[in-house]
Amino acid sequence: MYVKHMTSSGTLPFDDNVVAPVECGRTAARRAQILDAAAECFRSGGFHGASIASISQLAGMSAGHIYHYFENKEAIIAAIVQRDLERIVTMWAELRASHDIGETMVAFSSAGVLEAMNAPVAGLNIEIVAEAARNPEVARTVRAADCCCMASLIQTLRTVRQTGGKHDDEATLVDMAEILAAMFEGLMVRAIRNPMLDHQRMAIMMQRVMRHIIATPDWEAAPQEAVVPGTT
Amino acid sequence: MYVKHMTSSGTLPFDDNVVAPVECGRTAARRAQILDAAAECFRSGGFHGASIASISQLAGMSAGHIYHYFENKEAIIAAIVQRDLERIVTMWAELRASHDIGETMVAFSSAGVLEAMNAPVAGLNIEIVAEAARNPEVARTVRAADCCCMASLIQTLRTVRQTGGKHDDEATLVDMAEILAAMFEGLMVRAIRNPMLDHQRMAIMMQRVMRHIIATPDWEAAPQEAVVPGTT
DNA sequence: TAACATAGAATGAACGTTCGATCTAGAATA
DNA sequence: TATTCTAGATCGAACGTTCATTCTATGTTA
Repeated sequence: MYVKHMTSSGTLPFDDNVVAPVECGRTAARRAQILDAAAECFRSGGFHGASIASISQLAGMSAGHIYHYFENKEAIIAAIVQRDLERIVTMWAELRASHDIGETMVAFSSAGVLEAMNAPVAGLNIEIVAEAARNPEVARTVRAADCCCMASLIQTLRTVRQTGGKHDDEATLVDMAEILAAMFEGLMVRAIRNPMLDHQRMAIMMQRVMRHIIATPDWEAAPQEAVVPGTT
Repeated sequence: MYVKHMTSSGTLPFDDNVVAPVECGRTAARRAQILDAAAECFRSGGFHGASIASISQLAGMSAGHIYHYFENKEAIIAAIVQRDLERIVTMWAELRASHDIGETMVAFSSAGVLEAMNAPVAGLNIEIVAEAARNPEVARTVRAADCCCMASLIQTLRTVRQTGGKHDDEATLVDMAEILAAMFEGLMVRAIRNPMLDHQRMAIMMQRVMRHIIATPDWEAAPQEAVVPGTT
């Protein structure tokens, strides 16, 4: 018998047949223990390269016991993805709660870049994106989280720009957000492709781009007559 | 017996025990056939999710026969990576041979973005980066190619900037190149995370960023007093 | 005929998963 | 308090499957 998928809020919602609340805490801890081990294994071997045996070994329990907590390997992958994305969505919520959002965002972007360029973090994130490119269920989870984060970013940009007396239409704000997101996610890829890359310098670069986007008077005024080659 | 790793220039270099030149053509064609099938399988299942059986089926030959052309699965992965990266390096060489490098680069960037954001292309590229994050040999190949491309990009930027009468130190040129690379690679990730994203708009954005980098009078004059939070 | 191309069965290892047995700690009972 | 009961936690062996790889036999071509 396995534990049904539960909310990741940490504490289970009340249930009729709960016997001892302490059991819930233990179950959650065990699940977290498995997820920690799995994240490490996935990092070093990829989702399909990591075996249940290796995960169970790192988690300090038998292979069979894993199936008390997760239906199958797919469910572990899904849970890892979910947990990771929820962390980011939570961080966005915190950021939006701050006052002086503009400066907070600039400061956060630096810390975020340094965090994201850390090799293991970048590795797992890229692994998740790669899995999303082929696993529809993971894709759905990833896209839902992305939607959430991008909405936050767009809202933040709108606030900051309006505070600065600039007026942009919706599509422009989306463009700004996508550019920032691309730079941020691109830096993870760069960290893997070029390990010599100076992370601090890139963090400063990210801040500069962010300030530039916030400060540019009329974003759409830039040359529009770009050469777009036809697609085949 | 398997065919030793060979240069992917298409034609084999002369060798003492070459019997019939026509064999080389057939062998090369067979290898390409396997690589095409493998690329497709890797795209849909990942490097470790794709089986030799599925690759052989798509290539229209028996599983065992694959081992006439490749030592093992790892070698197929390596060859895929190599072929893909060589394509990019070749493209860079072509670009640098053009006159009016600046405008060519701006135009290329657009075409490049549209190509890179194409779902299967982005998927395979991300897969390669993910593999590089954990497979040291793939990492070496990826980094060598990256080095090559970045050197080209830096050289191109130097030429363009000097032509425009701007003078930058080496570190600044590296920064510019890394930002462009991050944006470019980030857009691949964005295409996966957000399939609703308008590729054409992003291509235009890419051009705008590129023009901005080319045209900015003094890149280092921008605010340097950025807030860099301490890392733990 | 000699050398190579190809298929397909065979092999052993590794995998995800299942399952019955054992352990443990707390509840119930005497 | 001492004993029994019980349900969940945990293990480790076993299963069937799939995998990468090897081997053998049979075409095919020059």
